[in-house]
Amino acid sequence: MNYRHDKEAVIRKGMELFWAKGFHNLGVDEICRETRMTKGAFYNAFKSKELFLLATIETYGNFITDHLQKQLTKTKLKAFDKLSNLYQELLDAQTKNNHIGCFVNNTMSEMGAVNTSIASATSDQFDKFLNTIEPTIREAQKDKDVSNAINSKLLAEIIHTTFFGLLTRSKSTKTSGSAVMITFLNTLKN
Amino acid sequence: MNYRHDKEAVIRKGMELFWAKGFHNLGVDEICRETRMTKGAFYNAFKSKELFLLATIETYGNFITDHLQKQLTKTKLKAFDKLSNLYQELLDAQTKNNHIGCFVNNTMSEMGAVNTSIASATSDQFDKFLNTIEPTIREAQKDKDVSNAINSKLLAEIIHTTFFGLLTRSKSTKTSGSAVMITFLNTLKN
DNA sequence: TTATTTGTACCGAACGGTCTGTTTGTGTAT
DNA sequence: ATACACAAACAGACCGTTCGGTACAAATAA
Repeated sequence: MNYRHDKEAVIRKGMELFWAKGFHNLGVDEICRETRMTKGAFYNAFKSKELFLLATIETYGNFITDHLQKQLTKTKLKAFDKLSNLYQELLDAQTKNNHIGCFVNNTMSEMGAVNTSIASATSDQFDKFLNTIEPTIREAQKDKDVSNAINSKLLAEIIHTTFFGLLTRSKSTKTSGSAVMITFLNTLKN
Repeated sequence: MNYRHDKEAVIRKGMELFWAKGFHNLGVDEICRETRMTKGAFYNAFKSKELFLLATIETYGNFITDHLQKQLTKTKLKAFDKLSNLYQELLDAQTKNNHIGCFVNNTMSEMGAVNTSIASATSDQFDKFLNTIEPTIREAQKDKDVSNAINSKLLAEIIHTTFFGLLTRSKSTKTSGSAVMITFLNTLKN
């Protein structure tokens, strides 16, 4: 019997699997098992494991960008506090998620240095993250909560990079690292 | 003919290989090929691939700690400038090293969330890094170059975590990220 | 009909690890 | 000195499993 597969749902499931296990530690067989696909259907739809990974990265990027966007607009807090709360929430959530980290960060680490198309896909998504938080940082600068001596994009880069570092570290320490992040953000405060 | 293997040399070579390729992307066959060992000799000496990895992490930790120590004591610069130069040098070196990153950071990312003994080995090494740079940060605080409102160990954690984040990111962007690091360090300056 | 998608058996290569037999250095008895 | 015993180290064929990917027929859609 031929089952009509929901490609988007398969990509979402694949994203979760790659996110949790990494590329080299997840086989196509397991992807097929978890998504109830067969090899034939999988290779017909996605051509290769790597192209499938690229699709999941794209989906993840949109997924997270939406989340960041929503978190940064839903309250009437001051911009600095919005950022503070956002990163605290993201880091604290790790303890409930088996310290799975950020899929883009994970994939950069595993494959960025070795695979050029993965490298450019992940850095594209990272840039999208920066562009999403940058307006709120600019707002915090307008509020005079944060120095405007540095341009907002570079500041976003510094902040989000530190966040990525904490995510990686929290995988091994099993601590959330949110206290470190808050302390760090406060050093940036005027 | 039986060749007498230099265990330390094999571990050093294994460290380089794991460092560049990661755990799941490097096979025991390749390790043996590169170190001119046979399977029998390898498994006699190291018992398993994972125990071998642990040995290479230990070696790497000592290797880097020595390097940090030397870089932070060899000049008569002020403490803050020593740190600044150190991180600049480390990040700029990445472009010549195929953006291989830090082995401890890489391994945390790949295995920290999944393997408890690797997690504790890597976070032990990370702590060693912090303890190595902490005295210089304390010195910078004494020089009044850096705020002493935050304790030096936590400051070391923030700085080195940001450094790790930049290393990961530089794998994909192929940029050194040293400019971002320097800007970041300057935001900490009094 | 014809084109596309699906299920499944299958491929060669690589995986981590084991097994058996051999070589080697060393301690000991002669 | 020499013979022998013995454990540690070594070589490499081999194990079953999993890897990413393909072939091809059956099913479905147009």
